[in-house]
Amino acid sequence: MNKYSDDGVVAVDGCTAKVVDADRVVAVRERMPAAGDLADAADVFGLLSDPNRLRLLVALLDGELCVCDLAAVTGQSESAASHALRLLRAHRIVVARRAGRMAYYRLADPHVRLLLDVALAHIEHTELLHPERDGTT
Amino acid sequence: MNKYSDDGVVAVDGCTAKVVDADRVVAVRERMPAAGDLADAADVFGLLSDPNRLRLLVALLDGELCVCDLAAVTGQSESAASHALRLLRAHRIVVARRAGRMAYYRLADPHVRLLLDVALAHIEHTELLHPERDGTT
DNA sequence: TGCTCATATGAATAAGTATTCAGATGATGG
DNA sequence: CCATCATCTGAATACTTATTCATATGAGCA
Repeated sequence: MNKYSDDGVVAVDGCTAKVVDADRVVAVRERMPAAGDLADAADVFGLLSDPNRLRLLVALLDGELCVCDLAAVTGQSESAASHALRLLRAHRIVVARRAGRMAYYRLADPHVRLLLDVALAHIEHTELLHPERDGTT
Repeated sequence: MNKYSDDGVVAVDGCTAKVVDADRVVAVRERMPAAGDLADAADVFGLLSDPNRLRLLVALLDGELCVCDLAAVTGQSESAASHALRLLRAHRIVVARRAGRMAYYRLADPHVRLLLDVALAHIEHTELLHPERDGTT
């Protein structure tokens, strides 16, 4: 016999709600990271959720590049690239090095690098299984 | 001496643009995954970019749960949870098993599971370094 | 059959986000 | 200094996305 029985009611934020497996609900909720941490993680994923930003970050995987080269590689306007880089910079995912009027950006967040590696590995892997008809660019 | 010289101009989609390091631009662009693959990857990240969806997926990491329990664990209305689950289901990230009037959802995408593991590991890791003042829920 | 419950859906609103253009900044070279 | 160039910024528009409420579906049970 437990503190809570199945098919019961569990306190949430002082409010209550019906649940089927009360024990699991309590257990899972205990393992759940803090709201702030989850929000941060969601933010990071959000920064990776735009194809243009993703292209920028992939381009930066093997070294720094200036804004105009990044724009050329990712096929967007320099203004658009700059906006995107600003966002990434604000989140410390990328840092800029100024050299005269040029700005060289580099990937500065190891966790993001890891996520990118995982994503690229997955792309390559599924590409081997079911090759897409090529629209490489 | 190369086909392209630095500080030059490179053809992009028939159009041209100024670049600083033409060789790197060409090299990086060749490594860039196909647009469709990148869009898919961005979509996946996008699905992980909402705190409520993230909570749902984290809750499902160690086994299936019914909608009402998921709603309870993640602290959202059952309607909201159902909407979110529908999105995840549409992308095959999650699958539903029906048992009478209940619907049990489980995580069905190993790649997403991996991304979640990476994110959670990162959370725990940084939590050790600089513990946040606790707002666990 | 008719009621209740778990889940699903639709439509509407509200909130967030990308993209673009025009112009600002600040370095460089003549 | 003046003109040019790379980058940055702000503001406006157009999109996408979340959230909510009302209602639909369809199973179980009396």
